Amino acid sequence: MLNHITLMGRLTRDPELRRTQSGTAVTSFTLAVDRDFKSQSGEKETDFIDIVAWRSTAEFVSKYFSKGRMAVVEGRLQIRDWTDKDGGKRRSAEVIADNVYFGDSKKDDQGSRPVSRGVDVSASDFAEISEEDGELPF
Amino acid sequence: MLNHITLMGRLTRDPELRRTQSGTAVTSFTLAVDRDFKSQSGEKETDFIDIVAWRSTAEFVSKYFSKGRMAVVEGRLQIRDWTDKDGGKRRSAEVIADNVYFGDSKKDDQGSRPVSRGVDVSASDFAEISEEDGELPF
Amino acid sequence: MLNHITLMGRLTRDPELRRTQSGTAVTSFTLAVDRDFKSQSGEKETDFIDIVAWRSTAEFVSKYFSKGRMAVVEGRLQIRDWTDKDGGKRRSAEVIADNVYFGDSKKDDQGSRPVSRGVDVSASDFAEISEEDGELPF
Amino acid sequence: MLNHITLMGRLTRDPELRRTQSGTAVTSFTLAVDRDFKSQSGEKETDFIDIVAWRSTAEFVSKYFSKGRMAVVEGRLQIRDWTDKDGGKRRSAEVIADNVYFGDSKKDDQGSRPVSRGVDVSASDFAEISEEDGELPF
DNA sequence: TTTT
DNA sequence: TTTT
Repeated sequence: MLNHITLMGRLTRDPELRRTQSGTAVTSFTLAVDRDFKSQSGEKETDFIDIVAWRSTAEFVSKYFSKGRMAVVEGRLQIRDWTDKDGGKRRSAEVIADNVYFGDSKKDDQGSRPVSRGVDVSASDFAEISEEDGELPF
Repeated sequence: MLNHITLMGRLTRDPELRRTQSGTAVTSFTLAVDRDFKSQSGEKETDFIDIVAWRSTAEFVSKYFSKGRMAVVEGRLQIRDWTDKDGGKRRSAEVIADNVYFGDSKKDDQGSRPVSRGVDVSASDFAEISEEDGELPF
Repeated sequence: MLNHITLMGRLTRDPELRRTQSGTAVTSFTLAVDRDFKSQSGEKETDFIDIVAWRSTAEFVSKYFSKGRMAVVEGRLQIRDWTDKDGGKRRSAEVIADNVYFGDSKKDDQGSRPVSRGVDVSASDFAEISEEDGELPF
Repeated sequence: MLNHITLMGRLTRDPELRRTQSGTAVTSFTLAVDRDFKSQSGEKETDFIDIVAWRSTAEFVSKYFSKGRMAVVEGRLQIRDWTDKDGGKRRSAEVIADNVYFGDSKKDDQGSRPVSRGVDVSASDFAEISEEDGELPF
């Protein structure tokens, strides 16, 4: 049945490429999607939406996207029930991504990508990157 | 930010119209949205997706939709964090409906609607209801 | 690039199944999509949107849809430039359908389908066709 | 009826803000939307899709978008029939934009915007404009 | 007709 | 938890 969602938002962390036992590529990440209105307290509200991508889409995302980048995601909403370690019933909502597009320009995060890829960085490097992030124009 | 979802599925129960303290109409229901593929065990898989509608959309849905009817819903996916009665952190995914359309034809549930509304109807009552239906502006 | 459209409307005629020289199935039809508002003159306004479907989608549509049926179409908008027989430059907009769903119920057009296929049918033929319909896998 | 399209592409020219006789703001522009596949000849294919925006969306677009910028557009597909100056029947497809989002980052077209606005600017003017941009609420 |  |  028809189930199609389009989202635009920023990745809250670097996506990690994993593989199933049979070797299928899969990655998951969270998109911070701002609501257009502010709450009564005047605060910006944001939905943190979990995304899962498989196969070539997973490889594309984990290769070219990193924390803070804006992404446009097309996919399908799935609801998954599971049991937590205390035996509690839990429910997750995930968007299974069919297509992921860049929502900003590459230059923005030049230099940040290698770091975000798990390279050993010192605190001072990190501070620099934070400042650079502060200059993002949105 | 862009956040748009379109779903098609059947209501799992009758929607109930409620009102906030300030009198705003609101209704919630669940849509059973079949996945297009079957699981390895050969079973059909279905996502049960919670929908919330406000104001005139809430009134429209609670008036004309009932359990089992097929609906097409356009809206926005929101994630809501809350605490359950045991103090556990919970997360809900809800689609806030902007528009809801019929996805099947009125005749389908002839007879079921009055019952689902809790009204005891006879065949003659039923004719009346049909006429009333004929006045829907679409 | 992202290009996704979802439409709901009625077929203005029966879709005809055709084949390319290489045998690929293709069908085209027009969807009458009402606008939600009326014009100043109070008339209903309708967009007549051309749809093209290929391969299994074409076969599905031409087999199960007919004039007057409500359909939900997911696809991609394409613009095609061509030259008319007088040498005039023309531009067409077509939605290339990825998925087509029923937007009403089968019973609605019982009896209309055989006629709309241009076949002269008697009541007994009609019963057969109804049985055939009963075998649809959804 | 359901009629929702989401597009991503580049503006082929600067949008011009116009006004109806009654003063309503309106702008139109064309989005170049690449298809994901290449034609048999190996050439990239692109759909040039006409967009119309009204009121505050028109003002937003004409203020902040210019030729070459990537945009994400949500809207509705409308078909308009009209007669050309030779009396020929013509048909246009237009997307009436509800929402328009940036699909790339501001820095990309720094320098092109002031020019594209037809304003004669010096380097110092440009600095001012940058500051003003910094106050955009997104 | 856009752009990387 | 829906339905054919």
